[in-house]
Amino acid sequence: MRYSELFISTLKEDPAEAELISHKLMVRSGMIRKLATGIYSYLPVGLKVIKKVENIIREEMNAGGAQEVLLPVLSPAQLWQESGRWALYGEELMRLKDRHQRDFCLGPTHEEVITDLVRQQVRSYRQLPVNLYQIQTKFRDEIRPRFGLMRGREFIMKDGYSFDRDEKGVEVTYQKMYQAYSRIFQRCGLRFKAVEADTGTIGGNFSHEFMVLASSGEEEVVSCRQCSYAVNADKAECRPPQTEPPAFPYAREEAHTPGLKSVPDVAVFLNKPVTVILKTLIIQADNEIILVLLRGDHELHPEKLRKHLNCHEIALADEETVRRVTKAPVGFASPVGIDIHKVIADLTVETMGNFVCGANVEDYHLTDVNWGRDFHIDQFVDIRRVSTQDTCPLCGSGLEINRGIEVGHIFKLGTKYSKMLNATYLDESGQSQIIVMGCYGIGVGRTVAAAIEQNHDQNGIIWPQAIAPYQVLLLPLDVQDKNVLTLVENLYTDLKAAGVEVLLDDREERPGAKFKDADLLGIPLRVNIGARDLAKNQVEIKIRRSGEIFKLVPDDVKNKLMELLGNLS
RNA sequence: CGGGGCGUGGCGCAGCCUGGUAGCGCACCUGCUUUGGGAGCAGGGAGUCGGAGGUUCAAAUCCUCUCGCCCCGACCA
Repeated sequence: MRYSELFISTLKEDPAEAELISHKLMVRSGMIRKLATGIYSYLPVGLKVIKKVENIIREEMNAGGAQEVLLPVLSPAQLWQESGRWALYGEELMRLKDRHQRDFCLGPTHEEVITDLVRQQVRSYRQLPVNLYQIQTKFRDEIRPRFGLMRGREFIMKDGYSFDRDEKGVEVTYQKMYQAYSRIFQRCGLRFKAVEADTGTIGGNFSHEFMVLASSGEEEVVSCRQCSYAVNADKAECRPPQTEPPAFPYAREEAHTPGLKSVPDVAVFLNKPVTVILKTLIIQADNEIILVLLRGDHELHPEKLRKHLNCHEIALADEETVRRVTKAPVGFASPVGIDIHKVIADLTVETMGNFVCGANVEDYHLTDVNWGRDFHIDQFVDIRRVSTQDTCPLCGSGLEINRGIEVGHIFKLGTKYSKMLNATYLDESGQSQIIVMGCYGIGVGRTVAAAIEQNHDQNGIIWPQAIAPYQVLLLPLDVQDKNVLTLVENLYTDLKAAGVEVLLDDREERPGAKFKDADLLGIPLRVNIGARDLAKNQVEIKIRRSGEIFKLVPDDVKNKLMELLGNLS
C-alpha cells in the first residue's frame, strides 16, 4: 500500500474525549473515528488490525473443532420472550419495532438465536456435539460507554456456543475452548491470565475470564505468586487469619474521641494499631438495613456481600439512616446496643478481641470490646476485599493483585437456555434429553485496545507482529532523488511479491513528519532510505519496539527484513 | 439515574463575566525557500458559534427549554 493512497489522517494532538492511551492512539493514528458515544467507524488501518485478530480467532476456533456461522443482528421479540430475557435483560437491550409494530431487538448476545437454530437442526445424539461461533457486531445500550473500543454500545464480538449430550461432553469442549483461547491471546502477543470467574459452582472451575494485564483495566485480578490460583477479585478468597482471640477479655470502657470519625484517626489518637479497631458499616441491602463488621484495616467487597445475601443492591446507608439507627452522626456507629438485628462479620472479626469500636454516641468510642460478650454476631462470612497482605487459599503463598482487561470469557451454561427453548435430542434408547451448552466470547475491538495498552511508548503504538496492520514500512527520505526512488520501488515490489505486507510512505513530507507518523502507527519494521546514506551505499532498518538500528548495503535489505520478521514478536 | 464539566472551521482551544456581528495553533490549498525526528515566509479556502425560543436597536456572549459529548458515582465508617 502506498501511503499517499491510504485513507488515513493522523493527528498531532490527543482528542479531547479520550482518556485511555489506547483510545487516544487509535484516534490519533487514524484507526477509528467516533460517530456517537460508544459507536465507532473502523478506518482502513483499524479494520486491518481487527481482521488480523479475527483471523487468529478463526484459525484457533476452527482448530478447536468449532465451525463458523453468521447469525442475524436483528431478532424477533418472541424468541426472547420464550427465554424470558425480553423482560429480564432490561434497558441494555436495544429494542425496536418494525412497520407492523412488531417488537425486535438488536442482538447483545445470541444464546436464543443459536439455540433456536440448533433445536431445529438437531434430532439425534449422533449429531452431537456441535460447536458454532460467529464474529459479529453486538449491541448493548451500556449505562456508561467509555474508553473507545473498550466499552462500546456497538462492538465486534466473537461469540461461540457449544452443544453436548451431557456434562462430560461439555467438559471436553470447554477444555478445548480454554486451550483455543490461550493460543489466541498468546498469538496476539498479549500478556494475560486466565482467571476463575466462578469458583465453587457445581463441578469445579467452569467459568474463566481471560484478562489482559494492564493498569488501565476495569477488573481486578488476584493471583498467587507461587501456584496457579488466579481469580477475579469479586470471587477472591484468602486464608483466614491463624490468630486466636485474646484469652482474657478486659472490662469495656468508654473513650472520648472528639471529632474522630475514621479508623486511622481513632487508631492514632488511642495509640493502637488499626487491626484492633472494628469497622462498623450500616448497609442498605435492598430494603433491609444490616450491620456489617470488618477489621479496621480491611475493606468490604460489596459484590461478595451481595452474593452472600442474595440481594440486588448493596449500598452504604445514607447519613439520615445512620443517624436514625445509631442515634449519632456518621463515624461513631457501633454494634454494641444497636437496634439492628442482622449482624454479619467478616471471618477475620472472629479472631478479634479487646477491640475498639464506636459508641453510638457522638465523639465517643468504646475500648476493650468483645463480641459474644458485648454484642451478638449472626454470621461470620468472607466479605472483605483481598489485599496483598493476604495469602493464597490454596498454598499459603503471597498474593498479587493486578488490574486486567477482560478480553475473553468462557463458561459452561448447562441447560439454562436449552431447557427454556426446549432444545433436545433423542439418545440411544430413544429418550428425549436436554442439550448441555457452553458459551464462549471474545471482544475483538477490546482485544485490539488491550494490545495497545500493553504495547506502546510515548511516541505511539508498538504492534505485536501478528496483529500489525503492516509488517514493514518503507520510508524514503528524499522522494525526489532518483536512486532513492528506484531502490524503494524495487524493494516495494520485491517485498510484496514475497507476501510481506508493506506500506510505502511515498508522501512528499519532510523526514521528521514521516518519522513521527511511523512511530505513531507502530509498524514493527521500518526501512529508512535517504540520499545521503545511499551515496555511501547504505540503507537503515529500524525496529520499532527496541529502537535497534541495522545499517546495510541495499542488496541485503530484503533478506535482513525476512530474517527479522521471522524473529519478531 | 444522581453529581460536575463542555459544545465556537477537520482537530485542539481563546473570546462569554462586562452584548456591538468571530479569533489563535494544528491540519488543508497555492507559491518560493527548505529537507535524517512534526520547517520558514507570503498568500488563500473553510465556522447557521450544537439546536429552538426569548430579552435587546444589536446575542457566541444574557434568560428559558432542548439535544449532544466528557468525567465522577462504597471508601465517611
